[in-house]
Amino acid sequence: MAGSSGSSNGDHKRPLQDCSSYAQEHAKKRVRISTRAEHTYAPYHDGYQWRKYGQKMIRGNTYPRCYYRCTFHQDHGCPATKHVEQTNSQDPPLFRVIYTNEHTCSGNYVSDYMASSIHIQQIADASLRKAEMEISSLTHCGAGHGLIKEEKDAIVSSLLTVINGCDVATSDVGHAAVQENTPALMARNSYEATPSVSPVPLEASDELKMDFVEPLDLGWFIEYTQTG
DNA sequence: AAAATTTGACCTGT
DNA sequence: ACAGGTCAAATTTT
Repeated sequence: MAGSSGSSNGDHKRPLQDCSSYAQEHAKKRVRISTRAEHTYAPYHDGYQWRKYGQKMIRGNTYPRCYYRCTFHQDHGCPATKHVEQTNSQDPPLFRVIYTNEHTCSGNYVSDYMASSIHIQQIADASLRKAEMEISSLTHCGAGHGLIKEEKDAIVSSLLTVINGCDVATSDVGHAAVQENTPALMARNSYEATPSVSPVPLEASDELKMDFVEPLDLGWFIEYTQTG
């Protein structure tokens, strides 16, 4: 909808431009400093602000690859870019993120704490649903696998504690990030749009929360693929 | 209205 | 010719 300012569809062809200048620009941009790959459940919340500039289906991949560059690419000429592709349809889905070039901008970084908190919530969210399913199945198949009622209650209670503690991070940061359109996440994006919980800092003294925080750093398996 | 995303066209390397 | 990466007009969201 929107605009409707005349121009019908079909004519958004880019005018042919001087090939040589185009090539020069690309040549400049290809001065690649470094790349690294990272596998994460939270590809869109890594502490930086990104602007999406393209999406492409990659041969052999089930999911599209999305291309992002630093929000301050224009303002400060920050060369950092990344592309993100979903690698599976698990819950939560795992993503592969390729970072290219380092940030030269300042003021872009949101903080690891905020970014990882969102990350944590995604996983806690999925964990709770898994636990609920498991408990449900145990309940229904009578004999169960040896979990007594107190244990089940403890699991649910712990997960709820974790999630409540992590709700904090969704208050604002998520909106600065790009919208996700990968099918597996679309169904679960609603939590980002509902900053319902008041900001309360995570308490380092809470052992339950810290147990979760520890192994959930943003870089799960960082593979440095290339340098220079 | 401004900012961000979508998406087909375009460019380059292989 | 094909695949991957980028551009930019159109469209959507804030």
